[in-house]
Amino acid sequence: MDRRVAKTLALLEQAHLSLVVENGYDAVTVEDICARANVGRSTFYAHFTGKDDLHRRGVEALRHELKVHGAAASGDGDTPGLAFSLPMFEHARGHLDLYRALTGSRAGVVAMESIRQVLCEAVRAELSSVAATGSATAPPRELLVQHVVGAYLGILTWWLDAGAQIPPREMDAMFRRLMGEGLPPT
Amino acid sequence: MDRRVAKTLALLEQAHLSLVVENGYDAVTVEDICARANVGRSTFYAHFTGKDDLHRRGVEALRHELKVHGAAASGDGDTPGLAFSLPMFEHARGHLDLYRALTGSRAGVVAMESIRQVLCEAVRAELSSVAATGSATAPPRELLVQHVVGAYLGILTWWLDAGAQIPPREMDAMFRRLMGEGLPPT
DNA sequence: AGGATTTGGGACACACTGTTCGTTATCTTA
DNA sequence: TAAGATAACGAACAGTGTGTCCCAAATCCT
Repeated sequence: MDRRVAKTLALLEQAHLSLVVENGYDAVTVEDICARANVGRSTFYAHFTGKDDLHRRGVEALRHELKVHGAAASGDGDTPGLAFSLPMFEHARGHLDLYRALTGSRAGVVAMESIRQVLCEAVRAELSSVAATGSATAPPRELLVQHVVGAYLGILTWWLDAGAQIPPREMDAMFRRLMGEGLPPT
Repeated sequence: MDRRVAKTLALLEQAHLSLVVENGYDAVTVEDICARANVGRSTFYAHFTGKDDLHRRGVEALRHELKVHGAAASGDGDTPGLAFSLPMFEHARGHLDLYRALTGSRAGVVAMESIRQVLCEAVRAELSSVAATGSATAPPRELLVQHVVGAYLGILTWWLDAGAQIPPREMDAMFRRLMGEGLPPT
């Protein structure tokens, strides 16, 4: 790839990210991004169709990273369908700044939905290979997927917002127990 | 309240809602809303500071409705902390059009986060009155709250996106079982 | 070194925002 | 029902951001 292009793209993505973190997605304009990146506005439009396009590509990169990161660790663990848990906790803690910046903002929602999709795919794949049989009263498998991922993202978001104080292993253990045994008895 | 004001507000909120459903939140402009509502743009700004303000008030109304709706039904049910489940399923099905329009769009995210907050408050209140004791390895109560609400919103969203075909009572039963006993054994 | 590509920056038309102001229509209340 | 208060209207305005175009200058690849 042309060095100029690579440099321009890197500068733009970097400027975009920092501005979103500072001011929130909606408040950031193309002009702002170009100003911070020291890139001409016409150059911006030579690479992206608009602000959304730039953001979408960032999310795609995150999505890809999650996928390769999760694929390597799938298969371990005892409870079926929950192999993603520990690696994800650790990955999130590793990128704590990024995750916390995304949590809450509108831009973050897009990213979180992307993460949700990746996790759903992972759980779906694990679950389909294990629980093929379903009795009459058993919930649809897709409901299980949404249940697991919903609960997981709930505690993950809370954990990150609180600063990820609890160690990932403990979070993983609690999540697995809740999923395997249900809510603790009163 | 002055009849003229009441009429104007009703028209604007109605126009806003229908336009958001049709085109998505971001694509709707103040001009669009005024055009459909047959209201002068200056009149709009006499009542709202902008598009976000109008939307925020709509969400507040929803939030209030959920609160009074849920408070009436809290207390029944066997599993602690899950009293909100059945009423919420039924309420959502009653407003299926609205919920489905919100699901996925950026505007919907704001509304869903509001719903999440209301549910969290409900679960928190129920749970605090029941499980006061915590052993050393027990998860923090707030983690339980996020776990429950996350899982619930996961299956609720899925259910609504699929057209709410399954009866609310069945959804409620499956959710309660998953929460009480954990994932079904393989 | 030279041809190809990218960048920068100005200019342009366009759309939406948020405000102001004078006129007209409508409501409340006495 | 009459009068004063209040709200709606519509037009105009400045400001901001968007997306596109062009051409000259800088930079790259071979």
